Amino acid sequence: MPELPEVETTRRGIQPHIRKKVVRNIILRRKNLRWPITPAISTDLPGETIQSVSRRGKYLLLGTSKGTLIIHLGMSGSLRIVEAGRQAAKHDHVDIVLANGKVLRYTDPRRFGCILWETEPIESHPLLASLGPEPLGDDFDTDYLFKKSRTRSAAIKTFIMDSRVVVGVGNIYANEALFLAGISPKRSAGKISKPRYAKLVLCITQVLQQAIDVGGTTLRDFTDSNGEPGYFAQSLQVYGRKGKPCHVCQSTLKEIRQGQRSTVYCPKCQR
DNA sequence: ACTTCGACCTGTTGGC
DNA sequence: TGCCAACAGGTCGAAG
Repeated sequence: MPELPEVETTRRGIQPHIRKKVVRNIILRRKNLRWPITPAISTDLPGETIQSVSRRGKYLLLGTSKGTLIIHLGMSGSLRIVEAGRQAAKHDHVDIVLANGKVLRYTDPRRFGCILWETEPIESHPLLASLGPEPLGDDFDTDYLFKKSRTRSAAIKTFIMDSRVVVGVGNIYANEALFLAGISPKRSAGKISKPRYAKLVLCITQVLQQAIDVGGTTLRDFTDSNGEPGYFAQSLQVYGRKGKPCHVCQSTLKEIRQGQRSTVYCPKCQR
């Protein structure tokens, strides 16, 4: 489910249904996700109005006058708008019931996600404090990435997936961006030239923006119960294509493991 | 300051 | 066909 484009798609999908709406009550069907779900949400949230629906990296932030609800979807999480009273399925762990009869429902089979309530200034929250810039924001540019990379010996793929470097570049788009930029995923981050970083920055922004744009079409039927995306699958160049021919040079795409994540690349196009 | 790796979970897939 | 190991869109936090 959640690469940055999907989280952003989720944000855009739920925002019109929950912003400026009043929370009636919370239904907790399970106490823990990755961490305990802050118990205080059951008493603090009812009566509050959701004022903002924003995103930092892959964290969704629901702002109220009392505090901020931090939601992460982990590997398998999703958020849906359903009608109040709708039967909950196996992995529907939390319902945020609104006064208007709608419910924001959190589902997460693997429970790698989290739901945390923060009443202190949100920027200083430990999970958010050391995050790098947004890939689609102004702070993410060639100079930044080049400078940041100079002291790093890690492979470029690992480097761009590090949330302290830049947020939101998950495994799929790290693979895709490196292919588009023609950079070998194994190359050491500190040994890549500035012009190549310029290209990489462009490719990262482009691939993420494109995916968000396509996600926009999924947006319309977001409230449908059966949300199968697969909308970006068509445009994937390397991810999930191990052993298949490169779309550019027909060479066989190779797969390796980097930091227990699979990397697929074209040995000829990526150097 | 940086890198590596185990851990957290369930559902699906691929190889035998 | 069936079983089991390996793997899956993330990322924290401990240890080196």
